[in-house]
Amino acid sequence: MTSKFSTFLIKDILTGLEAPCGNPGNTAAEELCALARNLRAGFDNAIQKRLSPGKRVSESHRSGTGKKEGGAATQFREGTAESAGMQYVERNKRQRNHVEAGMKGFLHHYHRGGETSSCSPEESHCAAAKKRSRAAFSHEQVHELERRFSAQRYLSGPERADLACALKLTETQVKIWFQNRRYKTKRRQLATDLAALSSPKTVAVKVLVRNEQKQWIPGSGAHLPTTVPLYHGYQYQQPFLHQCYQPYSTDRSYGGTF
DNA sequence: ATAGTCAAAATGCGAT
DNA sequence: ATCGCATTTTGACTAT
Repeated sequence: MTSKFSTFLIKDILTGLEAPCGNPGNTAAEELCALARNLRAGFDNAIQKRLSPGKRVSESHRSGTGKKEGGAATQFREGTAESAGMQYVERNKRQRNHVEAGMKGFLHHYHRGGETSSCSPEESHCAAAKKRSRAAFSHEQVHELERRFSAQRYLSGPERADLACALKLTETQVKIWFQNRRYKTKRRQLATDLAALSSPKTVAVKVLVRNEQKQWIPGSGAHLPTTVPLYHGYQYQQPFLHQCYQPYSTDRSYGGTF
């Protein structure tokens, strides 16, 4: 097996994976390519910053002020392999050292839905605070959310309400956190699978024999499904992937007219 | 002091 | 109403 990737940079790997996208009719491949493109877009931001500092794919507007005014807010950061940022893990660990256990309540400056508000309507500064604010959940809050997520990826309405109450968060915040967390898990799983898929491997190929005849001959151009099991982590979300990337079986007879 | 960087909270949108 | 997904925006932090 020869690799079509010029380097082992994730950027190159993802670029290479776009190559077979022009294969109409193969919906699974198209889906995979679309996912890869999306993932690559995310990678680009992270990677380009390393390759050519100061040049970003999509630079969002930044206020440039108001830093560190958040006080004791905590950000519980996880390992970030998904963004080619393993080198940042150590730094993130250092950042976590800033955790203040008894933080004076999480920051919740405003919430569009008005479920909760940290200030009364008569406070004039709230009216001026059109700018959206982002709460930084405490270590304890995130830890409990993570613990709950590891147990169940979806919450019912009452479960969400209970958890929100226990964590002193709004139901919307809990809901959004779970949504973001599921998406994050999916992206991470995709990155892992893509890395596995792109790594050169020696694969033992069984020759399929039926009625004393080979059903697949190397070099014949016949399609040989990949032996790499993709998306096992969230097959329930993408059933088509489960079908299309099921490990090839050679130890049983075929049901169709092969 | 501030520009750069990152993860993640929040938002928008289409689908169910 | 809630979901997945993509994107935007922000707070926290580092580097210069």
